[in-house]
Amino acid sequence: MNIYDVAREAGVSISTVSRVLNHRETVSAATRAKVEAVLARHDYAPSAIARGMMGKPMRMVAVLTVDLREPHYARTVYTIEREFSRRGYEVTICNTGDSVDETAKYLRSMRDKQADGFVLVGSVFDRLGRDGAVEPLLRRVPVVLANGALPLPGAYSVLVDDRYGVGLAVDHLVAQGHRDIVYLKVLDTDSARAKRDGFVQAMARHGLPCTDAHVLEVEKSLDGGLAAAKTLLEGALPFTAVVCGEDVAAAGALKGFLRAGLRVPQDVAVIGYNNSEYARTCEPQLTTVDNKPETVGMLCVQLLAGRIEGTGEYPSLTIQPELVRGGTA
Amino acid sequence: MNIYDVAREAGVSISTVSRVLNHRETVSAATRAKVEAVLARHDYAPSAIARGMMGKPMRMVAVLTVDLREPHYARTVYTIEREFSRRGYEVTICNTGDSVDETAKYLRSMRDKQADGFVLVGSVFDRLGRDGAVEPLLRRVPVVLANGALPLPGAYSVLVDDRYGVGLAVDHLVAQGHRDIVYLKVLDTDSARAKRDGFVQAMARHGLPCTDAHVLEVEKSLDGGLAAAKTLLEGALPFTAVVCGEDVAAAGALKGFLRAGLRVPQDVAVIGYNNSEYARTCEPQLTTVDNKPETVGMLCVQLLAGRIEGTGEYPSLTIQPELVRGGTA
DNA sequence: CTGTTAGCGCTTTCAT
DNA sequence: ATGAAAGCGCTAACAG
Repeated sequence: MNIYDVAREAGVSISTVSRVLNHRETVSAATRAKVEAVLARHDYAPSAIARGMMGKPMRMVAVLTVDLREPHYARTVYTIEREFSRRGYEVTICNTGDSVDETAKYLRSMRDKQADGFVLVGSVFDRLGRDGAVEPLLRRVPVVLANGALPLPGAYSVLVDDRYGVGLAVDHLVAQGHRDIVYLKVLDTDSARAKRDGFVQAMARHGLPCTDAHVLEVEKSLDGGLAAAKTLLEGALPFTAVVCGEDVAAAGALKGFLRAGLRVPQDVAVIGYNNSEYARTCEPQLTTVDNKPETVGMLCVQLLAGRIEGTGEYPSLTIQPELVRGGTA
Repeated sequence: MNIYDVAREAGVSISTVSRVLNHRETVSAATRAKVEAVLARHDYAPSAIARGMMGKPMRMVAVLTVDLREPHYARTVYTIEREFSRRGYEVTICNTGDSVDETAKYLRSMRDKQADGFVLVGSVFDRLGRDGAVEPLLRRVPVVLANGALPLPGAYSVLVDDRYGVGLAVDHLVAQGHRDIVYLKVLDTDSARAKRDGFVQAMARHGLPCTDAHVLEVEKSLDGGLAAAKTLLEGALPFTAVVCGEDVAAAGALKGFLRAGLRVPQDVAVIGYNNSEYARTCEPQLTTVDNKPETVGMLCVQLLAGRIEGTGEYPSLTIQPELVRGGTA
């Protein structure tokens, strides 16, 4: 069933049907009623593809992420989808995997399908800016990055001040009398480095010892944290508290300390990052930093919708995380 | 830059360009080289939209899910995306939310965009069959459901034998000498009911007491499990073990027992379901049932790709879950 | 082997 | 207020 069929059945021309479809006011009430009756009878929906061929905006955005299984990304993406959907956009979510090529593939295909904008979720996308093949794809379409930045004219960002976030964790520990604090660094994205810097700076601010040995690189997993706990317990470095860049690894470290018979937080305090369900699953519940993926998602939508619709011209934004007290620090 | 521009620049007709683009063999090597040079020079990519207008298969599938934040769905969807992507398909993921209308909206839009097939992840989609508006959308496109079923001719399923899975949990507990076992039922999907039935049947098989009081309905959250533990501890029903339909709630129950000073598994055993990261986060690690979302995802892809490409004609499949021993039972 | 031409289903001037 | 006709960028007969 296409626009010609509708026109024939309603006894009008296709232009008239098109006018009705697009809510143009230049159609007589009688004609409009006739056409709408046919439309309804057949539950007709115009072909999005044919519309796309006319270069019309599709009221569609694409959200790209590296790994949907990561709960923090999932929460961000979910919020973005719900909010754009509420605003009448269609949202397609792409899982790009870790490769720039695949990301480019998805970006290109979405651009070809006339996506009105992109949201890139995760600081892993930062490196896209360095890739010559990707840049032209992003030039003509508005782009917003959640927790990342891209040195391109049309690319805006919603950032979380992770440096500040880890600072909060250190401040809290210091307020409780801790002096020997260790940081577990997870991954090596911009965000991970910002967190590490936040740790180093906070320690300096408090005049506390912070050598290279105070920062451990750990894998992003329970086992990564578990291994870190083991390393620390066997090592010579004195410590009474651990801050970790990701809840999962913090949960692993907590596990390691508990298994070694330490009491948490009395013998050692632990603070995670993300305020995830992992943090709440731990017993005692993990003290953690809330970096508010839902807020980030909402702001991404506001920014991107504003640019697409040509309304509000927001700049990039940075939000402040908050400490959430559990029972581990 | 379109096919006409390329044709002009290469000094050939658009058909020739189209032939090169589609790897037809009926082009002389010289012409082909000329055209490919132009293609490469401009990094030309044909418009997917225009191709779509010709009704060509787009080598695109859509994966729908109700809530991406649910880790079990996320794992399934992730696997499906990676595998289809590896096979050269483009995958668009849709988060439909809980409403049939929105699901219909996404299905329609994907059908309009010539999606070659659908994967519906989650037993929540079962009710789509009952909706007259959705059925026609699913009729002409191959559909595979992960962990769900639809009474439609073209709709195939990959199911997990959840009844059997919960049976495994009960068998394990009975082997350890437990007789008073309680089941925590989460949600009310087909899958949730199958699990509950599996519990009731296993209890009957072992000749153990199983009244209505032995099945508690709990919310799908840590707090749901926590509340259930409280109810059980305050109630009169004797119990030495708890089986729960979802790891999250099982983790909550475990938390509740530990906080009440019970030793797990000595005083009370706990078994969850999903073999999720939640289960591993618990200390002791939760004994749980692995329902293998990655396997389910892979099989979905095999089924759907088989139907789309007209190769293998697989029937619906059911896989068997496995018990994964942690430290709680 | 290559070019010409007729659509695909829609929107959009331009007439009437 | 309505209709006729020209595309949008591509593929697929059909000719040569």
